[in-house]
Amino acid sequence: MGGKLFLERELPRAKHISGMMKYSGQTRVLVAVDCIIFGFDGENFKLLLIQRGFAPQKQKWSLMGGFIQPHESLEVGAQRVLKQLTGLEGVYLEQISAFSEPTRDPVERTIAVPYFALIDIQKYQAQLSSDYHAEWFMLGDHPQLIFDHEQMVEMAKMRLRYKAALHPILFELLPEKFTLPQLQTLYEKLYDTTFDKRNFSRKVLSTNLLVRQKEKDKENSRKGAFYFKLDKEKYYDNFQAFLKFIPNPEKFLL
Amino acid sequence: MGGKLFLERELPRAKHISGMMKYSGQTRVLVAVDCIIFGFDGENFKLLLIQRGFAPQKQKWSLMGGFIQPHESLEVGAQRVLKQLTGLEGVYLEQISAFSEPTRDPVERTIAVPYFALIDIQKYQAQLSSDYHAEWFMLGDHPQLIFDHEQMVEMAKMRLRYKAALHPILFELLPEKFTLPQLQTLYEKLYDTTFDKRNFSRKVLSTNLLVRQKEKDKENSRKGAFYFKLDKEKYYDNFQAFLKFIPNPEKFLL
DNA sequence: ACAAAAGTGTTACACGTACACCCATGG
DNA sequence: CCATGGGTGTACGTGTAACACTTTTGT
Repeated sequence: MGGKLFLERELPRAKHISGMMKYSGQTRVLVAVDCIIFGFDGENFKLLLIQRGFAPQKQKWSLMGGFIQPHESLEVGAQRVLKQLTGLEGVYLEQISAFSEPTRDPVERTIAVPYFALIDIQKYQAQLSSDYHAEWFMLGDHPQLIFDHEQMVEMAKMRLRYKAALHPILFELLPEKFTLPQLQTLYEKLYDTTFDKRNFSRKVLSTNLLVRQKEKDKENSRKGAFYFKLDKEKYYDNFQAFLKFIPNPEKFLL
Repeated sequence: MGGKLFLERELPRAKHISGMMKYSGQTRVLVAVDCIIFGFDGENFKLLLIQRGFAPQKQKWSLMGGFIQPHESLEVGAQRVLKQLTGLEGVYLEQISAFSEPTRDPVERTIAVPYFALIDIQKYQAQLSSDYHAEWFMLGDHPQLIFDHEQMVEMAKMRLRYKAALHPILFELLPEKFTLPQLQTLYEKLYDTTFDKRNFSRKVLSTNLLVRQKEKDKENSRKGAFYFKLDKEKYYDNFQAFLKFIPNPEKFLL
């Protein structure tokens, strides 16, 4: 907000109204945060949905969301909503473009600010389906959603593809220790393709973000696959990227 | 909006209130769009600012903005605001992350959704400084701005750098006909560096987005520099990008 | 003829990609 | 001992970056 521009009759003023300063003559609207919660079960991308608890569309499947409260920012609101459903804090969250069609909520005008969240599905398992009728669905094979939530999911998926091609964020979906084959499967599912494992491991390891552990995961093979952990230091420092149009883009971005 | 989650006492319901359906018990807030308007004068990046016409902070410099109106989306609101100030329509606009600190506007809670705009500074010259006390300032050498507008400018600049490294959007800042040296200066200013002109021209021309004209620009040299125009067809088709983490990223993004 | 900017080509290196075989283990 | 998935190395081609000289023309 700021130096607003209006038709004459709309020129706002800061006025005292019942003791508080307000801008006059303007319409106030509800603002909601909706969370597109992604998980990965080792096999497929998952989406956490809930059954809406109030009218309209009660019982229909929907994204987890909430109206923004008087003393919280959108970011805080999204974290609150996410904690209420999953019990998790400090989750990776990224805001995507607001949805603001005037009639998108039939009850009352509501502007939605969606966030996509990447969570380690294992950390969640515990309180699944307790209070909020929440369920994981396969991404792309989930029930119909209310309002424009389907578009939000689609937009979130595109943004995730985009972002993950440039930044190492998919680790947020994996447990602390993971194997290279797991990581590769994750990338392959997101981009719906397959990669050469030799090239994949070379490229991933060349980032120096991964530290090999002594133990192996023997769940999926006789030989066992080495576990890796993220080097947190480097991870937080190296959120920059790899580009093309600019000679050495890493130098410039973020 | 959507499947919201609330404390018991906050559980919303859709109710009839003076004949209209409303969600009960929720707080409504003002929503503003603010435009970070970028231009390029051939030499430097410019920022279009106005002097705020109403209290508080009347007369202080600020971004052009406006409150969202009942029947318009954010996108439409941003285009409206932009047209009011510049007279331009169909401008390149991109939403950036919302600003929602509860106290960011001292008068009343307002959530701001900023858009950055790229305009051809020449198309604008005409109605400059008429109604709205607007002025172009050098980016990075402009007066102090109200509220959190400075942060918005900073964020917009970062996003522009990011986006322009991947997508050919800087053409939006140039007139219909422009020369390669002009284009190169544009990139050099944005990234605050210099590029090798041979490599730059090869890379730019290899996109096949530019069509060389017969005429030359003789303003800046004896020899003259060929004008180029954008191939609009290809431009609209080729908004995709160039990446690194994924083998052939262009295939996957957007 | 000279100054000032535009235009152009080649080479070296790094990176990305394709590709095939051996290893370790549990049953 | 064999089936299964894990792990590794090389050769080739493409693309990127570094680099210097010639062209044009107004004064």
